[in-house]
Amino acid sequence: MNREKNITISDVAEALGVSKTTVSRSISGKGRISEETRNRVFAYIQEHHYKPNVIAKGLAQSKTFNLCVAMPGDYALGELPFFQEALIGIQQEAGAAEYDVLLCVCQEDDISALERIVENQKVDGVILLRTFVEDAQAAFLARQGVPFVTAGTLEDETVFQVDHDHERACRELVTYLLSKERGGDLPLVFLGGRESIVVNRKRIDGIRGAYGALGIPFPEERLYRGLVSDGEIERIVRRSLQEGVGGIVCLDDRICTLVLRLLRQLSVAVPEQVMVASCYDSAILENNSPAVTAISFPARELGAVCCRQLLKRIEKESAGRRILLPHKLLLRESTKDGPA
Amino acid sequence: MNREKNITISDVAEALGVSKTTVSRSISGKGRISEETRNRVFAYIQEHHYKPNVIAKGLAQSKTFNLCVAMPGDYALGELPFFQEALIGIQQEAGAAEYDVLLCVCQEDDISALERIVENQKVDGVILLRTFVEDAQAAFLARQGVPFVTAGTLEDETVFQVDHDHERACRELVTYLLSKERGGDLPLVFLGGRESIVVNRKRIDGIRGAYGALGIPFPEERLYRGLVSDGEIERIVRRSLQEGVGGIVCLDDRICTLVLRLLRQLSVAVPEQVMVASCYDSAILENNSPAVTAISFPARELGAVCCRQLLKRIEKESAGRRILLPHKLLLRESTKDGPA
DNA sequence: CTGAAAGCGCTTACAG
DNA sequence: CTGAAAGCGCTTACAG
Repeated sequence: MNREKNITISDVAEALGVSKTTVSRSISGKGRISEETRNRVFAYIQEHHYKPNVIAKGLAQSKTFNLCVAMPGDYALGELPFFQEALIGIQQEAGAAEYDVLLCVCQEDDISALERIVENQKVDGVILLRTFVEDAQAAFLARQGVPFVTAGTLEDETVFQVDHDHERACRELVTYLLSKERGGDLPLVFLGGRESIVVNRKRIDGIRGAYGALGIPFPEERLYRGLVSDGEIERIVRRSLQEGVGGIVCLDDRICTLVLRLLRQLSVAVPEQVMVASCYDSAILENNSPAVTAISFPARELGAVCCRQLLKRIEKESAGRRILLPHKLLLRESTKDGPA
Repeated sequence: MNREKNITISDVAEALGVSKTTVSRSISGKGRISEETRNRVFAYIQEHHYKPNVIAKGLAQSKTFNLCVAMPGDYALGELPFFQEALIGIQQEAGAAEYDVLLCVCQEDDISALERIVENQKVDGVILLRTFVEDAQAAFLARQGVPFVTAGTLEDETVFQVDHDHERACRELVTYLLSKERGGDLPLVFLGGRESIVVNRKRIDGIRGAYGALGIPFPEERLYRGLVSDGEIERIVRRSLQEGVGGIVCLDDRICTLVLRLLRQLSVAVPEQVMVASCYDSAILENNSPAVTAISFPARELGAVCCRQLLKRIEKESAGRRILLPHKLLLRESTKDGPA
């Protein structure tokens, strides 16, 4: 029941009548050793379940075999499955490489948890799961010289980043909506969250791009950004409905959830009276009735790619500076053509 | 830009003309040292930003200052916010004690990630975020003699556990529903998920208890368990509606989400035609229209308490074997009295 | 109160 | 091909 003292490399060496050096080299595969010796070592450690102590190994090599992943800790729910999924993707990829994942919860204005972990020298690299326009996390890591990659864009060519092309995805979505009868005749309204989050800006860029490409002037007055309070969103939706909008485009799923609830309460039919679309596809939207048109950004894959990139950087292999992953536009009922 | 070699305890000792022993003791506070020496050390390490290498410290003390938290990795969405929240609670509590959190994704039938981490000796203890009737994780950890605590119940008095009283909570919920006009006259139907998950069993125990206390025979034929496929759930809901049930009690939020969608598609009014309640309160339910009656189990707090318990165990302090946290019954529109 | 030395469990030049 | 020894950056009996 008590944790039995683990068998060490010295035990193995002694039992086999060889030096620790030999055992170490047999296991790591570095340096020349005779087939025979190696086999003896392998046989012994198999049988006695010897497992090298990774921490000690790390200390000797000045490595930790740990990655840190920094994720936001706010109570926003809609977007959360994204981080959870990304986390799982990272963990699986890291585990396969015998690395482990240290969790770290960071706010835009409080990166103390990240600082602690890095200053304690507990990780070989960091993955940032959310990027900010002024990113204190990235600035800190650059200052410390810690390898890191971002799941998301950062306006800094020196940073290794992996992202979906949110700009393009939103352009596609809006272009599609504008092509619809109501999207063309009746105006669209856009509801976006915190502007300090890079992805929110990218989405807006994409929206603008759609109008630009079609040569339609962009209705600045119908772009709302920095929305945080439920009340604010409610007010805007009500007003927009009165003014007769053709569609509501939500830049994130928390906003979309609120909008859907509101429309239900107001007995506004989707898509008959107004279309609804969102820029991220959490299961909530798919399970909604009607299903909501959205853009799908596979989060596990994003996490896995980030992890691979970071590992390459740590191992000093070459890695791409910026990788864009494919997305998918999911056209569903909420933007079906109305009764015309 | 390059990660500067960190300053070590030897550097400090040398600079101050004292021994490493003295520096070490000044910092740890163990052993006697003169005020003056200590102050000199403190001043120096402040100024030069010396941070002890936690890994080396750990090696010397046979500790890692890491906790592992094992969470499920299946694609079930409804319950996910729970794990995410618990994780955040754990991380914050651990960080405050200078511990870090290693993530580990485990399935009921695949605990290889946990095995790797434990065998690599990378953690001082483990928190299990989901418990199974036959729990391979707990069995493994007990065998290895690794301290662990479960967020959830386990039928094993030797295990340290923290949980909400799901049984009692469900009893209260069902008692309430049975007290309603429709709950009393019209039958209730119960939809539950995988039976290998302990909490699902506890919930069923609670439901039975409610009937028992009221002296009403429990309608076994309306208790469905082990539901996994959407189609299955849909079939049961349709049939139940035809048979005329008064309320649908969902044992978890994934099921509840499906049920709500289905009812919407079938244009069945909640609560006018049928009541709906769920045994866990994710934001989805609160944002639903109508808001859904549910039981609230604060997950961050659960995580935090688990973490504190585990730290106590690791530090060999005494800790409670089993801690029950309070829940809250949230009565909302979805179970309001009908027009009667 | 302070220090020299051994030790935590590995790795890795350097010799042989 | 193999080993003795030093080292990774700490801690902690044991002496003084």
